[in-house]
Amino acid sequence: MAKAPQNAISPTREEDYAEWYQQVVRAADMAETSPVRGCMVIKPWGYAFWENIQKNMDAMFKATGHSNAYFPLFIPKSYLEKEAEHVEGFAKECAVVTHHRLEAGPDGGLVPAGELEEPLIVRPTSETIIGALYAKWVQSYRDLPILINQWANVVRWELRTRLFLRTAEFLWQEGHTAHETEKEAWEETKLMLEVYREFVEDYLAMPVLTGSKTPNQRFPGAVETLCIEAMMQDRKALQAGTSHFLGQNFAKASGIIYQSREGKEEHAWTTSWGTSTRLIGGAIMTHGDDDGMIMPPRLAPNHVVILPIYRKDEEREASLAYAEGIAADLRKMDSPWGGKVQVLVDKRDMNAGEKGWEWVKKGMPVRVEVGPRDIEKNAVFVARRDKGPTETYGQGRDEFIQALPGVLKEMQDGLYAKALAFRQQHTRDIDDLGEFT
RNA sequence: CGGGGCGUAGCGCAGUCUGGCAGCGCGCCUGCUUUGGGAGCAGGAAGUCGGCGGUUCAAAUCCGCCCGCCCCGACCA
Repeated sequence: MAKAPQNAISPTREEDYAEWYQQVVRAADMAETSPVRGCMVIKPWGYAFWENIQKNMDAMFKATGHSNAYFPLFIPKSYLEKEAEHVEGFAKECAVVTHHRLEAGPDGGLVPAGELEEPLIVRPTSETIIGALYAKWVQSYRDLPILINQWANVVRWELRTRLFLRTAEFLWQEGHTAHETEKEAWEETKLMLEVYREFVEDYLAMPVLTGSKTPNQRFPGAVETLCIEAMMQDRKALQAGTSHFLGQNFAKASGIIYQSREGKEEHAWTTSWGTSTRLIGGAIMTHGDDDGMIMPPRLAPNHVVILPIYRKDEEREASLAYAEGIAADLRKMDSPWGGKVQVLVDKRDMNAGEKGWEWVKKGMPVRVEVGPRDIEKNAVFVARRDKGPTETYGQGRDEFIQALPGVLKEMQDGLYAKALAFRQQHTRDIDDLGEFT
């Protein structure tokens, strides 16, 4: 039997944090770089995680009165020019479309042709185009508020990219609301920050600090930017979500004007708020260890993987049947957060040790091995991803099934508590900026 | 965009200084044996050595230009 290395991931967090991060993304098979510079390919395991983020966050948006819509990928250049600070903030990182077809060139290649009268910008964010539409939609105070979110991709031509944390194209949601009064818009800004805080803490198990950005770090064009910040294991902060109070800046730039109850023309008050696939990077850097990813159970693509163990063909059938039986019973169990327990039976015919490590690296919350010895005892062999690799234990089959929802809950809470303890350990108060180093 | 590093098989690399048959490990394919902590044996496939040009009998190796990637910094969801 070959000797196993100490950790699945090399280097360790201690040795080289940036490289560790890249290795985890790769070992967990969540994403990889693409032929297009700065853009990533999100692979099924990473995308399934994102889908769960979307599904659950979207439910919170709906619960707070928002609806989804979709606006165009392209923004006319002139729209971006309407808000001075906004232009300055984004102009340097925009992809620009100047032509609308390709023609055969002299040396066999294709050359752009059909120059556009007005260049189109690939949206870096959608305030300006959505503002233009809201201007049409809003006539009266009765048309307000507008509470819309969109799930989309945006492009910011970043000079230095890292998978999930900062890519040239990324997936996100952007909420855009318009209100009758300043007070309402402010309440919306704070409400959505609270939604983000709740989601990131309760679902992703990442403790965050809320606050407002300095004028320098404020969203270009915003009056105020609120944010949630989480501490990563390199003790650096990661901005995990922002909620902007835009005042009347964009309403003025886009002409979002309504007739008030008093019959006067007024500019609307707007907000925007966003979170992105960066949340995935944050979860990796918050929970991951030197064996790879640790998925927060509440958003994990699956809660449990069952690995049938066998030597001979007869054993194979028995193990598979036993595994499927457990899976069927597990799927009847309620997950602690609504819905049922999500179970995967990994039937692939490969070395059991290697198969097990694959799931360790992917961060599957619970791993269960079932083989002839377990069948005999009507038992299972359990490994929790939040425990050390040797802290595995045997358990009666039915006992395991009944206990599982509680175990998932315990893991979720444990991940949060651990991250919070880490943050507290590495936090100290300072009284003036001079102490900040 | 500033500083540093690197481009050789899918991945990780040696070979470059000192020019002379394209190599190693992992992975992949086939077969058998295996499978409860990362498999073993045997056989096999796979490379315009980042690109273009130059020097030379001969270039992965020397020279010039270009392209790309990674890390640190600044900037950002």
